[in-house]
Amino acid sequence: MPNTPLKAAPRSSVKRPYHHGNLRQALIDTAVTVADESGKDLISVREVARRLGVSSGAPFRHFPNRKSLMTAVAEEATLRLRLRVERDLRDAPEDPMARLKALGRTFIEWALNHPTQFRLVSARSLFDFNSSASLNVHFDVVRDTTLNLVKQAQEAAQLPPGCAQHLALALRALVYGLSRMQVDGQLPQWRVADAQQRQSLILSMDLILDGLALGTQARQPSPRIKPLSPRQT
Amino acid sequence: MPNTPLKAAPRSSVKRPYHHGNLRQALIDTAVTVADESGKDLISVREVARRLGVSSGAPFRHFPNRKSLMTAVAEEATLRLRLRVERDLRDAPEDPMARLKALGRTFIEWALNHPTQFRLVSARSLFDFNSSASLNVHFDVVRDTTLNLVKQAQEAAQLPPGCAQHLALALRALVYGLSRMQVDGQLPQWRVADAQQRQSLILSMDLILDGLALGTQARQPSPRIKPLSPRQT
DNA sequence: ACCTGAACACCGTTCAAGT
DNA sequence: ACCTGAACACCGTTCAAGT
Repeated sequence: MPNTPLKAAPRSSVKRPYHHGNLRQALIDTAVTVADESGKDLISVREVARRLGVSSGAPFRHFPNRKSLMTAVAEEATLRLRLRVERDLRDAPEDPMARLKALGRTFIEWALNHPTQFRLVSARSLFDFNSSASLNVHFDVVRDTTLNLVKQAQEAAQLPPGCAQHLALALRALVYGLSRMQVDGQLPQWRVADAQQRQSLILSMDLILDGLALGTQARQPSPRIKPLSPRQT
Repeated sequence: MPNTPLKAAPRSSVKRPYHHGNLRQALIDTAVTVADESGKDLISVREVARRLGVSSGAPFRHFPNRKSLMTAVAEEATLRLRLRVERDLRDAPEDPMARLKALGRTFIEWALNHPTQFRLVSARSLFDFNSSASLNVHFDVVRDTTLNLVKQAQEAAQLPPGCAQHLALALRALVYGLSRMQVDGQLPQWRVADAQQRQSLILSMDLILDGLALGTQARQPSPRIKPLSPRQT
């Protein structure tokens, strides 16, 4: 089918001033909105401009190129994920394993609720990871949280011993892989009914974590467990 | 920076006939080649046509649209992965757990060696999964192989009990996630040195599988293990 | 029966010109 | 200081015309 021409921006009844005022932030916000409402693969700069009623060249006064705008969007997305993780972990039990599960659940839920943001932050070719300090901070917070929980779980004999870095990477890969498989539309081929995709993903994750916990508990009944700090805030 | 114009096809010295002869297959082969040599996100129909020295419209005599050509490429890619899996499993030991590890390794290696093919077959939006019977067969063979190995490992008390489907999904998500994280360029943020990315991924996978094995062995020392067939050829 | 090449609507990006 | 709008090189797709 031929491309259907997109209608020009509504340009509402109120006459838009020549200068937008806060176009930079508006571009980021609109890009996030566009990402969230349509499950499309990627965000087009022209569409964002069109929605804001500005010309196709306007965004390039504020961002040198598409990648740069995407970096700002990725910054926003990474912040939002971080905030969700922090919030959900506040309400989670103190047991490291339970917290790891909660973290995984939060990640999966966020990915499924914001597939285009999720895809963007996952693809390093779409934005410039290193150019944003805050983006790095948000990412590091989530990664370090994972890593610390893994270490705590290992100390509490709830996860097998071994390099915590690699174990954390594996667990992240597990929840990332599960999320991505559903976002990419692979789950039907794994006989997962559309209705309970979310539950199936979480069930699969729990299966692994519970399986890992089994082994350590069996080998280490309780003696050489390090003294747990009663409650670390 | 402005787009640098691509030079027209070389059109070699030998005069190309008006009719190509076997353009359909040539398009698929060239698309695979393009995918393999450049690590780009997606394959452009125009570039494939350009390489073959045919006009931009020519491909659409053989494929109704881009998606349809991509389906043929995905078919080829899925076949190749299947063949690798089958070959590598022939040389693998008969122990289910060892075979599962070998399968994971094959998957990861293939993904890293053919990132664009890997990305293509992973994204259901880029091709039409259901329109190709052979594609479905190839995919099912790999999935069923995984599933059967999981069941065998569970029977041999090398994997924890629980729904084999979900466990197989989780293990696939693990190797898919690991592969995808490196293909998407995420590994640097997980402090994995460029040099040993492959080994780190495999190490991470093994950490999980070994961890899962620990739990079951502890609970089921050895008695009810089924008699192993001495050597199945 | 198959291929060309111009056309169209997209896209990112640039830049002289406008406010 | 910020935005427009035409321009350019891409892209997928169509289609009359050529062989």
